[in-house]
Amino acid sequence: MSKFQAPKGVSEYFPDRSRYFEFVRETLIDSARRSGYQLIELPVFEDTELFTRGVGESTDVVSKEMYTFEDRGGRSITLRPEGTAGVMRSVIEHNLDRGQLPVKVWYSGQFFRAERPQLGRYRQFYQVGIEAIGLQDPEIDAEVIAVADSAFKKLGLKNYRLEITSLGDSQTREKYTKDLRSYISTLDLDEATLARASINALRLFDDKREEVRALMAGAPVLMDYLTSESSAHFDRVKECLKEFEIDFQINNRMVRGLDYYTGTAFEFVHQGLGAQSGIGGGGRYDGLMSQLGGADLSGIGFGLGVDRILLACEAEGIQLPPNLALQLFLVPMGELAKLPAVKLAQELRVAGLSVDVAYGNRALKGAMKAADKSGALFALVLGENEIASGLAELKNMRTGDSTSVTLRTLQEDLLKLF
RNA sequence: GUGGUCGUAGCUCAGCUGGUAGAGCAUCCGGUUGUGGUCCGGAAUGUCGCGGGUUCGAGCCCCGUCGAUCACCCCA
Repeated sequence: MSKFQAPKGVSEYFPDRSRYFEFVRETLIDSARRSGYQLIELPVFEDTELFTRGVGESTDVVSKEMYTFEDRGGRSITLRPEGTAGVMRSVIEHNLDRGQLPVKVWYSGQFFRAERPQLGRYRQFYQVGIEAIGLQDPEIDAEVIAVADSAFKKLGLKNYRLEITSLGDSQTREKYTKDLRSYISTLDLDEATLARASINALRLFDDKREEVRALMAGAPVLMDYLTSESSAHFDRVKECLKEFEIDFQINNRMVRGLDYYTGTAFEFVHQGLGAQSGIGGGGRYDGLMSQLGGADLSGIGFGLGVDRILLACEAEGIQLPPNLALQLFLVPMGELAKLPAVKLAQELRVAGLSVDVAYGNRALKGAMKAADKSGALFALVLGENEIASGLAELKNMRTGDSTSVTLRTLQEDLLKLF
């Protein structure tokens, strides 16, 4: 065993599981592309203040989970704990919002939070996210939710549910929070719980203890405080989701970890992931952009946890589509065939085919086994006989049939097949 | 960050009240002068996470440490 180990709490993906990871990530991204979102590629570290101002000082993410360090120029730098603040920064910095609205972008990559690791909760985790900026229409809220939902359906996930709510505008929230706090102050709660409530009163709704849940049953409900505009917006979102045939559940006690959410908020929860059940979440943010020094534009987006979605797929026993990456596996027989084989492989690759070669001096049986393992669709043995005659057997690895081909026309023949 | 459980071959795990390691799968070779997936035979593989302690003797007991995992917390 090596003396080096991966740092605590990171997930790594290597063959063969990396193929599964890739499949999940690409499916998510594909769904975003299909709805007109374009890639925005951003740094994994930012000025610390971007997160303290954007995400909110009172959140756990900012107050105790950030990887913050000083760079050589004495700047305070933080590894991104979430994606939206960075996107806003870039949009403002490069005036992307000066053109046609909305700005629709997707991103993917690693995020960092210094938490105690658990299955599905990592210090470095992978997210795919989208943001649609500069549009108030409730239809775009539904679109964002639908991008995530259709990706999950494409993956074949079944045991998940979508929860939605509306958090209202900032004034509504203020008034509601005040009432909620005064309600909580009438309850008989221990000190730790009260401390939790003082940071974010909504969190008590999430408490795992039955007693606390029972006490909170009588608490005021945010939904009752919504202005008529907020209600109408939310109704329209729900209407759209129904039209899209996306099932959802209203959760008027949803707790979001980031301060900037207003209006529509949603969460995808998977059954069977233990305590870390959230596979994605997002919502609308009205004040974020102006707070970061940009125009007063609203936006909506989500972040999906690729690590957790992968776990969810595995939990549901979802099979990976067969590996179609390799089209041909070449098996040279004997020393004399080696150079012609690698030359042929290289020519075919340049022509656009995907080809691997059985290297090493393995017995034919071993080489064929390697061909099988590679997942290649075809195998071709190239020995002295083939080189002399210019004829070879092209074996279909799926069916086991082989057809006679001339080496001279192999390239065309293969290109015709794919 | 707090508490519990766990850490043995590449993987999944067995290993009795302490007597110096085993299975299945995977790998490699062969049964079939040059054709994989099944079957059969054979081979190779371990600082028993790491460091210390107790003991004649530690995979097993004790302490520390690293990691995973579960719950809390939090969330993707």
